[in-house]
Amino acid sequence: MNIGQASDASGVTAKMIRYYEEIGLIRPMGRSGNNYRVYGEDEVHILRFIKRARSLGFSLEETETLLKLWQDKSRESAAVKDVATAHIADLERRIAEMQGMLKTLKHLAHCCGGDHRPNCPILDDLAGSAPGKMSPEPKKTKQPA
Amino acid sequence: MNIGQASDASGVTAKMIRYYEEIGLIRPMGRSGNNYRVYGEDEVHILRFIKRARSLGFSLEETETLLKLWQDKSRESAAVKDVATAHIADLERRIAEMQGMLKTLKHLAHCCGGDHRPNCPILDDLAGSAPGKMSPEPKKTKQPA
DNA sequence: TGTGGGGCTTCCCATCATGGGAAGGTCAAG
DNA sequence: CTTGACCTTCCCATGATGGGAAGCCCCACA
Repeated sequence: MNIGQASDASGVTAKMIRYYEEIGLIRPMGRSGNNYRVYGEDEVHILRFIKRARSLGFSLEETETLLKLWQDKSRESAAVKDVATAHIADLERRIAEMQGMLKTLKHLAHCCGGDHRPNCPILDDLAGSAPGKMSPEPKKTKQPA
Repeated sequence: MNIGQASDASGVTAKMIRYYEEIGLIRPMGRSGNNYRVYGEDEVHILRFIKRARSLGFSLEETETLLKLWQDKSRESAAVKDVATAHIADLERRIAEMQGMLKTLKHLAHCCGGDHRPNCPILDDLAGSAPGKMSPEPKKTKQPA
């Protein structure tokens, strides 16, 4: 199987397959006489594993860990669960962050007329809010001339 | 005011202030005799605007649009609301996507013993799921020798 | 046997927003 | 004069992916 077939069979683009090989996520493939990479069912299975992990939001680094655990028949499922749990926490944090933005934006959009007049509470909010840091500690900054 | 002061006053790092100038988000600042950038209250206000827009998840491109609308006193609030509404939709889409991942992961984690045994439904899912594309159309691929 | 076209190779660049750090100029205080 | 904090520009890295060029390889068809 050439890289194109492996791509079709796994759903991972040829570009990405080569990249995964380059960064060491998958082993360098054997080459046929014409210098084409040669794939078998095992490799396609691995690529599908990667594809699925990515679709669940695991980073390539996490995916690598999971891949090694998958191939380690003597793994402890606790190790896998730890990776998943950490990722769950990360997803929850990011979702909460975005929901915070969403809530604010929806409120602002609700308050905005959205008409021909220039008056706009959205811009008022962007313009008038507090800076990132109000001044927790004056920060011994040197005043220039 | 030098860039450090502007940074402290706006919450935008000096690095980012220079970058924003480089990509044309903010105008090149005047320089003092020593070639240092010089900032006033107006610039700090603009930087705070950018900071706030970024904290609400607007891209720099969207932020640029909002900044221009802010400075255009004859804007129509509908234009602002359009940008916000599109961003809201984008946030909702991304949140939904992550919630989908979350739901699946929580289920898998729940089903995983997380103990010393190797048996793990999380890995089973990653290994056994369908590929990205099952075969909607066989895709006239040429079979190599 | 020649040609066309598709697949494969490598290599470089772009994205998006940000940070890190080096090398060197400037300035004020001690 | 030294020290140290500040500023300058320039280059590189991140994470995961796509785009595209230049150049082989090989098969099918005329």
